[in-house]
Amino acid sequence: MANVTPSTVSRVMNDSKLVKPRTRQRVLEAVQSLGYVPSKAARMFKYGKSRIIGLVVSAQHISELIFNAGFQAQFKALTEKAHGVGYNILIITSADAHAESYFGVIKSQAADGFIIMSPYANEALASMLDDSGIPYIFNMKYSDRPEDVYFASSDDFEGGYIAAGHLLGLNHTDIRFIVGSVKGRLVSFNNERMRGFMQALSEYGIPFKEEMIVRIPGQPEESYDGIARFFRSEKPTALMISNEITAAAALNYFYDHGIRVPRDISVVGFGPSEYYRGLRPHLTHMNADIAWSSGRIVEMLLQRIEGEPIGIEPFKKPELVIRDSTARLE
Amino acid sequence: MANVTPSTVSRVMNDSKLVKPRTRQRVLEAVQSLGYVPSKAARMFKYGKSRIIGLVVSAQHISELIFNAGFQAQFKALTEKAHGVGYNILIITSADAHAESYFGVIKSQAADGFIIMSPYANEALASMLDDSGIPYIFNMKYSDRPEDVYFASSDDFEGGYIAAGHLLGLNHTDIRFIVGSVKGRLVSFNNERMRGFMQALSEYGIPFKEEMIVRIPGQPEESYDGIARFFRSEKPTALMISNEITAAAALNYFYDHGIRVPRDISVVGFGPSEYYRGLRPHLTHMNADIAWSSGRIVEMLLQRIEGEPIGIEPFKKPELVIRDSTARLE
DNA sequence: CTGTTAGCGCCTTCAG
DNA sequence: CTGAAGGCGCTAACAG
Repeated sequence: MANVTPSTVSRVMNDSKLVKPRTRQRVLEAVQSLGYVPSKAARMFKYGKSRIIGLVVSAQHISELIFNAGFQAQFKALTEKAHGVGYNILIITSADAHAESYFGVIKSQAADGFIIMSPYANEALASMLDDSGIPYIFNMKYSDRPEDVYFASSDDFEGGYIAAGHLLGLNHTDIRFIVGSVKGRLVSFNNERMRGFMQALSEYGIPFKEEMIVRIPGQPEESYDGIARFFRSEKPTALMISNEITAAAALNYFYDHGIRVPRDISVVGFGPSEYYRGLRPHLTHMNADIAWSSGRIVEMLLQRIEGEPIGIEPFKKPELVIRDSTARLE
Repeated sequence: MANVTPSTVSRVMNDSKLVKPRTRQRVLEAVQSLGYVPSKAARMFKYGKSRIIGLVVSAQHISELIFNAGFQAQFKALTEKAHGVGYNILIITSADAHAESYFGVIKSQAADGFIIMSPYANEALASMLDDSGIPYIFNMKYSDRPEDVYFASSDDFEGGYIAAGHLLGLNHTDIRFIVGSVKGRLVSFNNERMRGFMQALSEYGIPFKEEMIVRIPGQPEESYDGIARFFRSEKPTALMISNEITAAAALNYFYDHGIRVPRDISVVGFGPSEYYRGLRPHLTHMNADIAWSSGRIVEMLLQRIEGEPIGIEPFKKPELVIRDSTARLE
């Protein structure tokens, strides 16, 4: 229609200077009137890159991820950051959380890099991806090797340590740490928080006992019942609750049974302040800076994709936000 | 490595019968040991289809969408349904909610069909997509033309009508309908709910007044203040609250100011029951069946992509779930 | 400045 | 049963 060859059209579409203004004009008019848009698929094929970031979640854990209070903030931060630099996000699920399963879906996708939302550390997967030269970033510490720094998260050891220290400083000793678990297995950040918790206990000279760790499912449907079951037989003076949903469920249980917070029990939550602002009473909590970690994740991943050196700064120390749910034990 | 041509490998990868078992074996071994995976990009290019569904949101409205309580359930339902049939979901944002802006990003993507999360009706966009033969489904009624049935949502007119009828039946007449708005414009479902509200009023012989409609932002950061500002000067006996975040903010305001629900004020919410289960007091609400509509959206879209005839059933009537937040006005 | 050519990886003919 | 050839849409390199 513009009486030019595809090459010239290509040049126009790619803003090459090597086109006479008059020709460019003709081409643009034709493009306009035909509604022509270059085929994304052909471009991907030709360039070998898609400007797509794969967000990998295991199907087994997707509920856990999505119904986590931080998910919305995380999703927003990830997409906005990625879209800001011209990348789109593709949601990918693997059947389960094993390295092979992740690796299989990852290899078969046309994405330039992957964000792996894994519930557990997964050194094996990292090795496989390294071997294949596929850029990736995890949402948390995924390995114990010091050279494995391709993740960004809040420092969960510190979180557990600071939260426990806060309660211990208020004279609480009968503290329970409520954690979610998937098939009886602790997700990594709970392991870290637990280590921090134990560290604080030992500094205060309180012996750690197994029963201080209470496993209650973090899903909306099950949390409340789990809390109710626990309180049928136990009466601690303070709780640390690792999961926002469970924290909300606990508050609901207290509301329903006339248990006053913090007068009857002190509670510390973990997670984004934005979430806790919406609960009553307003919970004292360890704020995880989701916007920071999500932004960092995309940033690092893009650096890996572009082959640039990446800045190493995987952890951010969480902040204790004191609100209305913790009180000194007299 | 297997001493065969690419053609044969292709046949093996595609389970063609035209390969001698021994050859197939050799090829599979080579595939295994090389970790060969066919290029997704090349396949997309060749077939002209990507098995990707684009989820289109305007950048302006992404917060609103994500921080809506139904989003998590919706996201889960959409991804699980899509993944279940071998499609992945690509998150796409358009700069704004204008037809041209949506159309631009849609045309430039390598997706087989699009789910359009629009805050407003958008007949113009639908026409453009129809002209280009691009399959799409909206997340809500997007047009007044009876032939435009490419959407699935809860019936918001009924929602407003039933909710208002419930309060009117409890003798409330000083009812306010709190709706979110984006730049002063009502999102479509609020328009529908408002129409239902007015219909119920008129059946009860209560004159509608402009001030019954109260616009308060639905964002977490702004809702609480909006509620506080409203209650400085007003004292209705009942509220309908169109946005879950605002409903939670109102409950928090009541908690903070000693206002008892439902003794001092009755409240009806809108949105998924899963969400309201987590609030105290437990709100009476119109349940929107997110799982149904999300499932339906993907189903219809796939039917359009495959060129099958689509079942027409765009609306689901919402259900009044009576809990602890509404009481008879004596 | 513009046209011609070739090739990205895959799959589907068509030949043998 | 397997190989050879061609083309999907695009762009970079080369020629003019």
